[in-house]
Amino acid sequence: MATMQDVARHAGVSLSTVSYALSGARPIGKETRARVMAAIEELGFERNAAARSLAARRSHVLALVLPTVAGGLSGTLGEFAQSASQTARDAGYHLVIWPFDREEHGEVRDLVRQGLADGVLVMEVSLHDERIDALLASQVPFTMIGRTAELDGRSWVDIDFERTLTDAVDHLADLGHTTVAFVNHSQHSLDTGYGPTVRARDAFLAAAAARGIRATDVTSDESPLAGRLATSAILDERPDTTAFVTMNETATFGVTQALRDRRLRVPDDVSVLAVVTSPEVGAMYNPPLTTMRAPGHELGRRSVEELLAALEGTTYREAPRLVTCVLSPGASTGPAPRR
Amino acid sequence: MATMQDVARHAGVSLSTVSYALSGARPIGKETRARVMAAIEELGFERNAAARSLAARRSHVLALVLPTVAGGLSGTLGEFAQSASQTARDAGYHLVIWPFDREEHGEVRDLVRQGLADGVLVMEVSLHDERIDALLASQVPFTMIGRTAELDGRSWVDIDFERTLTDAVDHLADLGHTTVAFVNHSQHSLDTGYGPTVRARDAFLAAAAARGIRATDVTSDESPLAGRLATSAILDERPDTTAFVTMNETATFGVTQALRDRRLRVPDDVSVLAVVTSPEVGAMYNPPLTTMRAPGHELGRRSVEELLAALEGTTYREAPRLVTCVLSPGASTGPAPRR
DNA sequence: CTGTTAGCGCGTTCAT
DNA sequence: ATGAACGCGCTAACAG
Repeated sequence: MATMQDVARHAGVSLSTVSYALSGARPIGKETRARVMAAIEELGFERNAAARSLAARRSHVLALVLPTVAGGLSGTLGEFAQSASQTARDAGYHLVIWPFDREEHGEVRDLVRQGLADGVLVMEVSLHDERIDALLASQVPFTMIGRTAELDGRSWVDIDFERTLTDAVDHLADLGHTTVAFVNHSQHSLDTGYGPTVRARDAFLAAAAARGIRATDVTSDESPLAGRLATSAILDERPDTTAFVTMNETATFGVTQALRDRRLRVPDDVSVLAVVTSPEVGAMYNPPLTTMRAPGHELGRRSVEELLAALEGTTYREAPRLVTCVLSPGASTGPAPRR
Repeated sequence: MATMQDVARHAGVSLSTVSYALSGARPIGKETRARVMAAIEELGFERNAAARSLAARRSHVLALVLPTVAGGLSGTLGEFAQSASQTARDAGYHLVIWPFDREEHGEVRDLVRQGLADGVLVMEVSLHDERIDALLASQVPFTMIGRTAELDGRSWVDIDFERTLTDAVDHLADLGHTTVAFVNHSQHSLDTGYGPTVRARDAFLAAAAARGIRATDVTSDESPLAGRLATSAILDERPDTTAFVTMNETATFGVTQALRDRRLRVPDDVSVLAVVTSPEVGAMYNPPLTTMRAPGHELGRRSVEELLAALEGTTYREAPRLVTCVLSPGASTGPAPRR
């Protein structure tokens, strides 16, 4: 591979001129710049990333870390990654996805301490997250997708669960439903203080109270079977339930199975509204689910903006940290049945 | 951050001793090594990745590139990534996922030319893949997950579609089915020569012929609606069809919908066997699908082994490049119905 | 077994 | 507007 020195010789200029022509950090004559660019083209020159990082003390890499890509990527991760990647690129950075188990706090922190990345985007943040503690202790720049309980001095963006669940309840209340159930993430996630689980439950209950609706909330493991059992239990206890809000992509498959088991038609007998998911996932059902779409793109863009602001100290344009899920009409919600 | 020079001073040894103690590239006295390690611990030293890459001319990074993480839900990617990541780590490398659109051939190649990565794992390879051409032209080390038509001098691992589809057909034939349909990936993927689509179709038809089975094969876009229409068309044309093999995770949701529309019970009236997917996805159906599990873990491990062999020139232990999907019993296949 | 030293390729400060 | 030169922190070749 050609080096910058090669380019300089080839163009008949000094090494630093090439460097400046590339970075734009100081003005270069039109004529000179053209010669430099021609030489670069001709030699197929590419700046060496290691040398760049070493001299500039920054890697221009942003690491998106998330616990085992396995679980549910659901397409939302894809949207997020694409948008984050694009935003990073526009700013001269690379966005890479770095698989880590939740326990590997040290490794995540060391990514930056070793100079492999300049900053970290952390997904699946819980209210008390050891990874965040490790990052803070080492003064590693980061942005959370989600929120710890403590927010002071921390950069974050998140889904507006309060607003989303309120909108969900309103949607159903407006359709005349008066007894509504909520199928949430797992009990474990609630116990360990996973933000979305906690916030969504609280918001659901508050919104139901505000609209004078009878509310049941249950947790469910991330499996169709668990969702089915949970739904069955709800129907046993509250046979007058006419609508379900679900925030558990995998369990929702079990919810509709349970309804079908009982010969309950969707949406004639029971409405189903799946929140924090996507219409694409909703389309896997028959009838297609009405959903409230997770704002993957928006979160991707905003989180990178936040991180870059922290990194470059500057260029900070105030923007909302909370992003709402919007209703995407399907065919699984309808008026409450006459009783 | 402390540098290696700091560590050396602190331990009262030379810089190179620290370097060698860390790399193990030459023997170090037990006593000396202990002092070095203590100093490292004490100073919280971490080797600077950029300096390491620059001096050693290798980044110790392997890039897994795949077109927009969006597409597949499957969890197979997750399994793959986890296994690949672990294998890489054991060899002193980092495995990172680098999102790229399929059109960005140059960018993928430049990853290595800029020294951001030492080699590339390419997913979703088609029979004639421009990304591979670009990598070859620049002599960038790579391993394909999947196969181009031409294989000479290329490193690859892949699912054994021939074997998988043969096993699928045998499973159904053994259950007495004599008219079987195959729901494949999209027509577009077939037209553009996507390996899995082409190989699976050919293998399905060959296996059916071998067992004297009437076979129908159709393509379907990756959506439940498309799967539903495709299934409906098959049933119109071949009402005697008693079993479906599907290799299209999203469309399979539509397949079962179409069967339900026609009051066909699974597996009593019609069997469904979903191949190259996972039991977890199969569990989203009622009854749970019998599947042939995509060997994500195995592919992840093997692909990194292949790439490392190419990279380090040595340590090559011969191992199979083709990995088979194994049957995971569910409740969606059963004996062919009496007619 | 340990020490000394020459780069790796580029960003950046200082001159001019 | 351009050039010269120093150093980022480390690996590896050479010397002992």
